[in-house]
Amino acid sequence: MKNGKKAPTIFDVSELSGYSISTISRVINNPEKVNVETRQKVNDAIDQLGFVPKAEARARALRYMGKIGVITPFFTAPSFIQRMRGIANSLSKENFDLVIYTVDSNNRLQSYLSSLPLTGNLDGLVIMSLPVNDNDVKRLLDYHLPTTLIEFPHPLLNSVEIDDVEGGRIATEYLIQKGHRRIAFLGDSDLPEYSIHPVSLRLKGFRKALKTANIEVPESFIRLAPYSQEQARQIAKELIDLPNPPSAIFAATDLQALGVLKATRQLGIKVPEELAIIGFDDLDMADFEDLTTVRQHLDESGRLAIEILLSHIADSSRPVQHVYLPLTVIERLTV
Amino acid sequence: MKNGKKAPTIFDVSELSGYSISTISRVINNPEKVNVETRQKVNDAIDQLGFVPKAEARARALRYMGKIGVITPFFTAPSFIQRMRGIANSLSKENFDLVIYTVDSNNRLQSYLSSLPLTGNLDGLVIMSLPVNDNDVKRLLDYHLPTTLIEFPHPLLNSVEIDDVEGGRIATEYLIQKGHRRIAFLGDSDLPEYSIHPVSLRLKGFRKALKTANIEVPESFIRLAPYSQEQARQIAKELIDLPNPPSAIFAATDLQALGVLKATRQLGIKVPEELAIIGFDDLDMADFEDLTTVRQHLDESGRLAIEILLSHIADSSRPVQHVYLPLTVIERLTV
DNA sequence: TGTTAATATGAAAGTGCTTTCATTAAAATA
DNA sequence: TATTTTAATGAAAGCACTTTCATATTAACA
Repeated sequence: MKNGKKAPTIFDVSELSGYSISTISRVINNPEKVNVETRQKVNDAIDQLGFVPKAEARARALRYMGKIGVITPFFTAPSFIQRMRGIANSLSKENFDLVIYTVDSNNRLQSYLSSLPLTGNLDGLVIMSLPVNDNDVKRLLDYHLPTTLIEFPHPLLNSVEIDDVEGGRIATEYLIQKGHRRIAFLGDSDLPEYSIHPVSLRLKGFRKALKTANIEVPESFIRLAPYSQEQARQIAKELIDLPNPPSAIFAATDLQALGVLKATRQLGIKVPEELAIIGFDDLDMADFEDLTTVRQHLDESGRLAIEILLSHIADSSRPVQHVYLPLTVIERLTV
Repeated sequence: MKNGKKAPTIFDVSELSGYSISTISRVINNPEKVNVETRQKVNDAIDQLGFVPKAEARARALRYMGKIGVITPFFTAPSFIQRMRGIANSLSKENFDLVIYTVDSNNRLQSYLSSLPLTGNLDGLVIMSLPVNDNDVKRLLDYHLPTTLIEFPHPLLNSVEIDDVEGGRIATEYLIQKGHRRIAFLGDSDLPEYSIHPVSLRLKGFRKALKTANIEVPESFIRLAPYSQEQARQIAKELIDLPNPPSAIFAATDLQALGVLKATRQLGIKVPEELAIIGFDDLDMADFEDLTTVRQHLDESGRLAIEILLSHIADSSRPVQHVYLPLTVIERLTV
């Protein structure tokens, strides 16, 4: 492609085009600020020389790369996507590019975590719904890569989280208050390799609320299944077929609640008269299907994570922040 | 960018250790050229500050990771997200990072298109659901940035597309074949600034199918509304309230079909007995709600786009490819 | 002891780019 | 026509380091 000569610099372009380097820089970064003809001539010179600005020099002058990385579990669950939307949203307003690293195994997470801080082409990092260990955290800290965690917190890093126990309690109390006594729990069983599973916390809240209200739960009412609508639908059928079935189901994720809802449609069961359903998350779909649920404001979690991250990039002396997002029951038509 | 306590620089180390930056630099790059004691003191200071020579770190960017950029309309429609999922999926298997550029206005698209080939440091680009003009294309070509388009094609660039007219026809014919004669059309009105709107093509297919079957459509049956579930719900109500309402609605996007479905639930109308509904896209949600629809395999479009892109990155002499994705009616419960 | 050769260090000049600020020319207003 | 705005440009000051060159010690030699 190139001949043996050195890579052309902005000065070469300046010389060839007859304009100052300032103008060349402008043509590249703020083309609208330079006269059309000038722009054309400069672009010609750029083309002629095959000039490509060096990323390193650029970063040095700018003092930032303009890139935020997001490590996310493989892009499959709707909740990740809604969080991502919040992230993409705020980022595009701030003129930062978004680099996405999808993780399908702990191995890959480790590999990202060990190389990302070193490569230095990120200004900040968001780690979404993925537990990090002390070593990872130390490395992030050592290399001064500002980081915000979503969902799985760590004392030394910023985080945006919710109180899952409280969430489980709220949902359950809502059902109790609506008069239900036979309440089943359906959660997902996709356990993280370390760290505590949010769903087990929601279950804890569930148990707590029932205990407070002096209600017994048969163990057959507590069910866990892989995170999918289809599996949830199966379990819901089993629950409904029980000799003495529940009058309400608290599904610890909306996706599963939607599975339950589908089961009721197929079985011709009236919701909420014959079976009440409350979910958790408040996905877009929850609104589509009028699902009563606990809102954890997923979009907002992404938005906040970026806000915190950017503030720490701007001023790294800021103390670590742990933000708790509020949880509210959104009353729709399934309870 | 505010200036708070930034990551330490060579100057901080210099100050803390009491040696000049030249010496610090030497300790890092040619340690044997500096006195052992000095070296020790400098290293202590480096440790104390957690100083990481940036350029050094960057140079040490172990594995070379390629970068693929994706320009996408603002992250909001579920269909974009499903496409993105296909992209992220295939990319995570390869040694490429995924950089996302969200576009909210034509201006921003233009600005990306003009700066990305130069400063983006990308190995390839996917432009999703966004029309590009000849100038943009020329630029991409000039700078030899391999590109694949999704949804809005251009003769000179690779593309993954569908035949929207055909899709409209298929959906409509399916309804006709099911015995419907009074069929309404509901499409979205978010027109692209240039290039043809896919929905108007689907409408064309709709009209064609009806003509072939010798069926008249009252103009009141053809409705356009902004792309949202809520708006679609409104329109559906109006359609249903018509003195002589349709027996079937073809919604040109699933999201809108879901809005129609919601309207029927609220109005207590039986689907498909009293009103049949067919959508277009086959979003995840379509399956959740048992919506009959035309599948355009969104995930696959993303996957394919990457496949084509990577093959062109590997071998730039390959001829431009235009891939058409097949369309099929997925029969579920709403027709 | 005087002179030369090492050795250790710092000042300052690059490096390739962005950005602020000042300057000039052209356009818009009074 | 005089005066204020606005647009288009260049000079020069950073940015975070590396490198060259000059200087000051100290060690080694005659």
